[in-house]
Amino acid sequence: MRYSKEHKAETHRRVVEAAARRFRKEGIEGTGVADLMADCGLTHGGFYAHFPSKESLVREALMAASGHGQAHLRRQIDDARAEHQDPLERVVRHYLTALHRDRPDRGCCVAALGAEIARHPRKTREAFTAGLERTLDVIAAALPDPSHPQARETAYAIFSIMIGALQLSRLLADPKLSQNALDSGIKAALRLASSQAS
Amino acid sequence: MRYSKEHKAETHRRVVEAAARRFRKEGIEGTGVADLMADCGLTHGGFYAHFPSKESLVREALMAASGHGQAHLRRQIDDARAEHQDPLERVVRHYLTALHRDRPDRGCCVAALGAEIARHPRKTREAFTAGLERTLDVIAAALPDPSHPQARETAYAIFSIMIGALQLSRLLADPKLSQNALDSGIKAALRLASSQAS
DNA sequence: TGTACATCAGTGAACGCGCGTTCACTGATGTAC
DNA sequence: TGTACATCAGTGAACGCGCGTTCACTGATGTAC
Repeated sequence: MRYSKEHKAETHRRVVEAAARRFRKEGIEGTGVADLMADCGLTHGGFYAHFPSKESLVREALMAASGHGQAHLRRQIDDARAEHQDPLERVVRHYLTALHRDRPDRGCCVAALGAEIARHPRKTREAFTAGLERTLDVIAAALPDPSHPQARETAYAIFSIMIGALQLSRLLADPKLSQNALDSGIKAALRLASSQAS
Repeated sequence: MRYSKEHKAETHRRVVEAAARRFRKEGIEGTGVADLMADCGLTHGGFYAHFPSKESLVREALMAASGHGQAHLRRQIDDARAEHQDPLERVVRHYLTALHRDRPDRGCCVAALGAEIARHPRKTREAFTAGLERTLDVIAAALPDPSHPQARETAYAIFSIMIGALQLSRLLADPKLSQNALDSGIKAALRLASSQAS
């Protein structure tokens, strides 16, 4: 073979990571196969040695981004616990920041691509649903009482607030209003978490 | 002139309404100028007698959809008040329904297009920001105590939940999980509204 | 150990297609006489 | 009142462009002898 054994797998991985970033920044439809290959220093023709179609890459990229997001959340939760701080507060405060608002390419793929994914084929949505469930698991685990019978319900609501507030903050052209969206999201999410505990 | 005085204005209006529907259903990027004109029984060439560019139509369509959304909310609030029911509960329960989830073309343009609009030129986002502010006004007016110092903040949080929960429900391929997203959104939004009142 | 060959990740031209936009044209109707 | 003309919303061919996908080819390297 022309390249070492791991070479192809490594290139594949790089294309998936480039896609995960570009898709979140410019949308799935707004990202061309040629752009992605160029990001990896390759030409567009080689794409089909790695993926049967763009849609197949979409699935892989979404699952990768979703997995990274969950790992990121888990790390924050572990860190907060090690420092004897509220893990949910850590998660929510990190999610609803100006940095996250301004760097969608590094951030949550649900907030960046939710509406667009909803228009994709069922197979793609089903793959993504699995990732969403795991994200909800992680958020539920960060609640004050994760074994509370309504923990999952609260996790849904908190994740909804996080997604909605981040999107509002990205939409509002006025910096002050944009910050209001972030701040009120943090406050409300924490209020929901503590009102479940009591 | 070939057509009566109001004819052009009427065609213009029809194209804007068709755009508002198609954009929400298939995305802005996913909708072609030719599709929109065909929806109105016209050919694509005439488009530029009405709009200087597609982006200009995007602005008009978003403002129209935003305006309709606010009028719709106000109607629900008035109806609920006339029936001595909680106006906020009426609004939230109507927003987070399976019908709204399954018909994005008739529904909230923030939930359907938020992430995509965030990638559009500043001018478009500024026009849309004005609409968002009016929507927040309407939601704040539906709160148990609209003159509460934190009424606006609560309105942000409730609107965030509405947007986030609707998008989650559209993403989740499993009908049961999708319904959970709607239900937990309703419950949390109402809890936020009542906890502000107390 | 040295040579001939097979492999296959990556190249780049080409495919049909749809996009936003332009433009010369049409033809029904309002207006001027 | 009847006729000639000007207007302009709408038509449809054409523009350059980028898209996803295909394909004949390249050439460095692993493998067989």
